[in-house]
Amino acid sequence: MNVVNESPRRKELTRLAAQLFVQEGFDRTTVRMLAHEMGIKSGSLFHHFRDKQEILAAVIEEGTQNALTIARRALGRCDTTPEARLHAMARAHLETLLTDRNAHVVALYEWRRLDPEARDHLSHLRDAYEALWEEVIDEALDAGLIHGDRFLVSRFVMGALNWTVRWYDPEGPRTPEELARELIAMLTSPVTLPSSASTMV
Amino acid sequence: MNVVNESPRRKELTRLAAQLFVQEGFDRTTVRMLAHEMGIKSGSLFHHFRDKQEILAAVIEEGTQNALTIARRALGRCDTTPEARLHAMARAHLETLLTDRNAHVVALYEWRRLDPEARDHLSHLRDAYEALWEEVIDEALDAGLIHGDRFLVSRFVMGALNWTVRWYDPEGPRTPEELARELIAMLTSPVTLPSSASTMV
DNA sequence: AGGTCAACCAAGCAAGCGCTAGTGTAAACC
DNA sequence: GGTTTACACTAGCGCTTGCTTGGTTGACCT
Repeated sequence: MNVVNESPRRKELTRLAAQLFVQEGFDRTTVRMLAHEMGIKSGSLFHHFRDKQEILAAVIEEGTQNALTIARRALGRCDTTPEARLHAMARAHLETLLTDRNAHVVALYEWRRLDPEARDHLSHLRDAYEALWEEVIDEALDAGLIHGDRFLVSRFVMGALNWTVRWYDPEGPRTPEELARELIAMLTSPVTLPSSASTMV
Repeated sequence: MNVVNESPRRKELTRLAAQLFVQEGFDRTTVRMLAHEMGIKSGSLFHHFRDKQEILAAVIEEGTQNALTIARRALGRCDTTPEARLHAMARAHLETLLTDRNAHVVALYEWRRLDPEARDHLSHLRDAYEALWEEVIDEALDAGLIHGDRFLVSRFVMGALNWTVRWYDPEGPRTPEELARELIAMLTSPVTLPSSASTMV
């Protein structure tokens, strides 16, 4: 039982587990199903992970880590105006749905299945991500780009964005870029957006 | 096995089941746990429900039915202006979280555990509720109260509202009335809201 | 050639699962 | 007064669950 390392094999197994967790839900996914999907027997699975819980934690950690990386990179390379930063964050958020959708769905839906230790560890990661959002929203509020109660606005925005995993179709006509623009347009008053694309196909 | 009737006993059992499903999740909630919570033995449970699935369906049906009733009543007694109707819907939505929170959390999180027949039946109920929302949003769009793509706006709004089950505290300082006002204020441009309460405690 | 080690397997244990069968009982009905 | 009905019980069947145990394999190092 090596358990803790970050072998490439383990990463691949984590990716497969995320897919199954989304299809079936964590509780309905048996270790036998996981092993089968990975092309090994159920006993061998416990060579890579201490227990089923650890697989769940690995899936969520991977996804959140990636989201954090992508968001930071997006903020690093965009303009410094509040509107550009807001847009960059929204777009980055939606782009992770393209690349790491399974992991994010698991993080949103199966969070409560984590045991207390794992939840504690991972909530720090998630808090770091949400802190990025609140920073950007604060800037937009200060600049008068959007208006309202700080706490409520960030909750509403996070809700609108996180809800996208339930309906957004990456194969569909809308790009993350377009979705992000539309969300920002909805939040900001029309006069501050000279190039509003209010009707799109 | 009477199974299908709508006895008051069954309603009470459904309410208790909703609570357990929220605490533990549907899959982790055993029929023995349900029976214990209801003060009976596990065998007796199947006198009231055909199987575990039917309990889940009953919980979700009850919650959605109530939401629909409350929303319709709210629309029936408010002003006919688009803004008033938008506000009434948002407030009604948040008020059901006070009265039927458990059922709604179950509906949002355990929907996929329903078998195909139940899902088909209940999706009609849910569609009826969402149709109310889209109607009200359409009116607001036509009146120029909010702006943007019809499909996206309604998804974003539903997301912001449904996400409230994850953070809204009925014991906290904010009333559903205040939350609804703040959401509408965020969506509509500030010039169209003469009495804007942008900073509240 | 001998040793190390990650990766895998076969077999199975103890516990728990949803659900059924058959029975008891008190109130309601004809 | 006999029958029906609603509701509860006991006992347990057949199956699946997460996880353990003890052992094998083959690539790599010295």
